[in-house]
Order: sequence, then C-alpha cells, then structure tokens
Amino acid sequence: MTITNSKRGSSKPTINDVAALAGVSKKTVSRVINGSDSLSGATLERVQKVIVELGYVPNPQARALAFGRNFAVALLHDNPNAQTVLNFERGVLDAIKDSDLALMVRPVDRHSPSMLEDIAKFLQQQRPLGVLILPPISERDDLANLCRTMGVRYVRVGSTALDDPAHCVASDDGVVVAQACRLLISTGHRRIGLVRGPHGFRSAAERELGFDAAMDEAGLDVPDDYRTQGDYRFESGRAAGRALLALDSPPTAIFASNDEMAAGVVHAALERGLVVPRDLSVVGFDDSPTAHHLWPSLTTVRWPIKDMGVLAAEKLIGDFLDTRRFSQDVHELPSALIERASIAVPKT
Amino acid sequence: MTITNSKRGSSKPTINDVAALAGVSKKTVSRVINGSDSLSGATLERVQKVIVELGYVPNPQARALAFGRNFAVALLHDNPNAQTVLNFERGVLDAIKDSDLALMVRPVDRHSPSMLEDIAKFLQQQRPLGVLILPPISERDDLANLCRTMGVRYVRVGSTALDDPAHCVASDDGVVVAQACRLLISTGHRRIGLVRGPHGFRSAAERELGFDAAMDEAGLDVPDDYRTQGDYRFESGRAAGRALLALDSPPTAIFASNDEMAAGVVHAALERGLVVPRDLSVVGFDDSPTAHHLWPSLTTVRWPIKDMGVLAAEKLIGDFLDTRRFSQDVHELPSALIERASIAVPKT
DNA sequence: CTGAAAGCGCTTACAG
DNA sequence: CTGAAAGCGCTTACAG
Repeated sequence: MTITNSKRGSSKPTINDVAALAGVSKKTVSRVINGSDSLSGATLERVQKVIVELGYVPNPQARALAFGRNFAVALLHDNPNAQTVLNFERGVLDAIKDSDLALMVRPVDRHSPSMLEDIAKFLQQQRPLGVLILPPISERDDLANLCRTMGVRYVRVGSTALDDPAHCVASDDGVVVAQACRLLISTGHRRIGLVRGPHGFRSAAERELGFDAAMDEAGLDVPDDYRTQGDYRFESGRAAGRALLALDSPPTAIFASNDEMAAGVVHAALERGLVVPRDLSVVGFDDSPTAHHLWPSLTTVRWPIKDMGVLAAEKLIGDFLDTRRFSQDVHELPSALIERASIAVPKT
Repeated sequence: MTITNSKRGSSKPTINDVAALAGVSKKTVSRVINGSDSLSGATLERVQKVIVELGYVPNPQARALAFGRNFAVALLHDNPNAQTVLNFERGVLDAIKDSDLALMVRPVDRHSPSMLEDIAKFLQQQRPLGVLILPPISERDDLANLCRTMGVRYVRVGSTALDDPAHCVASDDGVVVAQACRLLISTGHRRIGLVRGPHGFRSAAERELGFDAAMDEAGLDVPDDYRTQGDYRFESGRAAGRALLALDSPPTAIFASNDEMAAGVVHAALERGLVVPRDLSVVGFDDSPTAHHLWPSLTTVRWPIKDMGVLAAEKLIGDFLDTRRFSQDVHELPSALIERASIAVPKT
C-alpha cells in the first residue's frame, strides 16, 4: 500500500491520501465524508479509521466548487437591535458547532433601493446553503421570493408566522403583549396608552393586536389620542410620551412597542417631574440592555432569541446536522414577560 | 469567433466564455481579474469590455480553491459590546463594498480552554485572507502569534497600540479619559472616584492611566478606597457605586470605565435617594445605547468604531481595495468626549 | 456496494 | 506582454 501524499510535501492530507491509505477510491472516501448510507460496514470503518489517523479534514473550498454551494449559512439582517443579532448568532453557532458549516453574516440596508439586487449578487457569489433572515427584512415577501427563485433555502424570523412552518421561526408577540397589558390592568390601570411601532412593520401590528386584545377583554375603551405613532427609536418614544402626558386626561400606564421607545417615554415623564412608576407605569419590549439599565428597570418582553437561532438553523440545514434540539414541526417559541420595576398601582 | 458557453446551458458565464469571446487565453482573463500590471492596454480593454458585456463575475469558490485562500476577511470577537461589533462590521463592509471580498464573523468564547484551537481550526478550514480581532481578545499575543504562524494576516483593534502599526488600529483611551476627568475637575470636582475595568484588560489599564494622569496634573490625591474594582458589567458598577457612596467622605464624581458600570453607579446613587448629577456626577465610556437612554443621559467617550472598521480593513487587505480612505501609516484614531447631562457642579 | 473518468472554474509555475 | 499545461481537492453522473 503506497501513500500518495499530495505534491506539496508537508501540507494537509487530502482525499487522495485517505483513499490510498484505506485502499479505496476517492469516491468512497467522499461517500464517507458525506454520510452516504450505501456503504458496507467494513469499508466505512476502515475509511473512518484512516481519516482519524491522518487527521483529515475535507477542504471546504474544494467541496464548495464541486458541490456548487458553500458549506455555510448566511445571516441577513438590518440591525434590528444589536444585542438581538448577536444572540441570534450565538444560537446559530450553537446549532452548527459540531458540523463543518460556517456562518457568514450579512448586514444589509433596507432603505437602499438596490437591497434586493445586492442580496441577489451576494447569494450568487457566496452560494450559501441557505439564509436566515431577521426582522424587519424577514417580513418582505419579495426577499423570500428571491431566495426561492435562486434556489437558496431560507428561514424567516418574525413576530408571528411569516411563512409556512418549514420556512419560519416565530415569536408570539401578540400573546405576550396581551399578557403584559393584562398585568397592567390587574394592577389597577384603566387608562393605558400605546406607542406603536412603525407603519408596515409586522411586529408593530402584532404588538398592537395584543394590546387591543387585552383592552377588549377588559372592556376598556382606548381613546384615539391614546394611540401614538413611533418608529422604534428613542426620540419617537419621547415625543409620543410627551404627547400622551400632555393630554387632559393622560394615561396612567403606557405600553411602548419596544424598549428604546419605552426609554423615551420614561424621559418624557421625568422631564415633567413625574416619578416612574408612581405616576406612570411603563412597559417595553425586547429586553434590551437598556431595559435592565434604566431606572426604574423596565418591565418588558424577552424573545427567546438564542433558541430561535438554534431552531432557525435546524430548520434551514437540519439535514447537515447530527443532532437536533427541536422537533421538526415546532416553529413558534414563547416569549417571556420580564417583570421588573416600572409598574405600580396607579394613583387615584 | 465562437462562444464556448459552459456545458450547463443557461448558467453563468465562466472565464472560458470571456476568454473565447475576447480571443485570449483564460490566463489573460485571470490577469485582468486580478489586476496584473503586465498587460497591453488593448488586451486589457478588450477583455474588460467582454467582461461587462457578459456580466461575468469570477466564481469565488473556484478562486478560493486555486488560490488556496478564501476571498474573505474574518472578524473575531468575544462580544465586547453588541453595538460595537455591529458598528465595526459596518465599517469593514464599507471598506470592502466595492471589492469582491466577503466578511465572515466569528464569535468566540475567551473563557473556553479550546479557544485557540477552535480559532486555528477555523482559520485552517475557512482560510480567510486575514482576520480582524476586536478587544478584549485582540490583546492576546498568543492569538496574534497563531495568525503569524499560520500565515494569516491580522489586525488587532484596541485601546492603545497593541502591535506594530501595520497590525493594529488603536484608540487613544488614556488621552480621552484624561480629558473627561479634566472636565470633571474644571467643573469643580476634587473628590473623584474610579470604577476600574477587569484585571488583565488592556483597556481597563489604559483608562486608569488616563484617570491618573488627570489627577496628577491637577495635584489631586486619590485615596485608595476611591479606586474600586469592576468587571465591565452592570452589577459590578452598582456594587462599586454603593461602596463609594457609603464612604465617610464619598466622591462627588465617579468615572466608570464603561457605560454599563456607569449605569450601575447611577442606580447606586438613586437607591440612596441622591439626584444625578446634582449630588453625584458620573462619566462612562463607550457611548452605548444605554448612555443615551439613561436619565440623566450620560457623558461618555465614543470610539470612532466604524472608522476603525474601515481602517482595520484597509490595513488588512488594502492591496485588494481600489480606494483607501486612510493613509497607510495611520493607526490611531481619536475618540470623542460626548458631553451630556450627567455632570454638574458639586454641592459644597 | 464501489470505481474510473470527467469536471467544477479558477490560478500557479514555467515558457517564450 | 501572453499562453498551454497541469493542478487545486473535491463531487457528479454513469457504470457495473
């Protein structure tokens, strides 16, 4: 048995080295690498032994060229929230850590008119196995269609099911926001204001639906001017808070559709000399670092974002993974209401 | 002139198509792609015209295999701060957006005993052109040595020059912290406390040096118990704040080595019924979202993190870039002191 | 269950 | 300044 080492003396062992040492064809080695099932136990074992012996690791670049795809998953996002992106990445990496897959991250700009083209070019060049899409761009059906057209697998993450179960991982924003609002109501609040998320955001719509559900359920009337418009940013929350608190009959509690805006509401209250939560209860959404750092610390909603990363990865490339933590048919993961210090009984 | 289209009917044009149409060898096309200088103007022009005509884009996987390297840069980080990572990414992407390079992001766990091995494996498999390393792991010389040994280019980002100018991008933490402390002093503070960053972090050391410089300069004595130890996390800041404020002669101002800890200090003050900044001035570092959202909003230091991303990318793979924004020999970028609402004249 | 051949789309020496 | 040959390390049909 001759060991045909690759030309470049000391370099890493290749599939040829393994084939030669195991006395099989490289195709057979390839079958072992790719987990083909039509292999005799003896051959399989022999090849695996040689692989371990040699410390052979398949060259991803060569596989990519021959396979026509990179052994990588891409994460597409438009900076919804830095911590969210990072936590999601952790989940994805957790899922793929025992595989030989890589993660590539692609921030995009949803305000750019060429976003779709840019993504198409990216997919064409990088040829990932599939893409994971974070909100808000996960809500864009044209992006999902692009993936479908290009034959790239995709999974969309969102506040609710954005696609069929095989192509989405969802949170239950409506449900948990309703729960948060019920907490406000059971604490004694009757005049509850809303700071909406931006128009056209599915998450904003879902959260408002949850708000509505809780109000309806309790038979509470919500005046039109209790519903204010925000854009998920701090300043819009502050402006909304100022408007709400300037009302003749201001709300005693405000649900802001994310933490940044909730922080703005808190500022608006403090500016007026109010004390939170004594004079105004506030609830946010995201459980961002801000929610924790604010004074008083903010009652908010936490997405199971890392688990969503795991689940999304498993949905996308489960066939490349040895182990799965979630069952195939799960696509919704429950959020948690994080009770902190920003809710109190309203003054009478 | 015959157009030899690649076998698979409608697929993308390859280097062969370009070569055939332009009437040159594929090697010549390759030269054009890679910007070789030994090419006659006529040939160059002709080939470029065909490239545009055909919409030819070189296949990165094929190049990677032949070249022995992926046309990508990797970003290694251990979650210093989510916003920092994302802003840095933006900078890197900005720098490479007109090239055909990709960005791969690799979060690592500095507490894992296998971190170095994991990174080595990653580098060996993915074979990026080079790696960009964010603090705190950028401070580890063993990581830099690993890159050197493996023949992978690297650039380290840090609070001060961590390597020779070709291999690092630095902020001037000491200088700007001194400036922040001088502001405290000129506002009238004489009793200034410090919340240090964790042991073994270069950034923590640099910031303390800046603190010391300003104190020395002003001839201010800093009692030992004015120097407290933190770990860059909120809780440690709160604990430090509590300790400082419980002193018989507590400081009237506190510099915390990052915003999270500064938020903790603010909480410690509010718990005691103090008003910030009336009763206590606070300065942080990072200009994180928290600094903006806190009440009062926090005076802090902002790293030019996006520019650092651009500069780091240019240092790493400037030879692959058409345009550069920074001169080759720049390696330090100035931070900015962001004055907000958390400093006031001390009570007497 | 296994293999020999051809090919993925580029680039590296080596010539001339 | 330009090219023909060989090769990067895998995988895909196609056989048997």
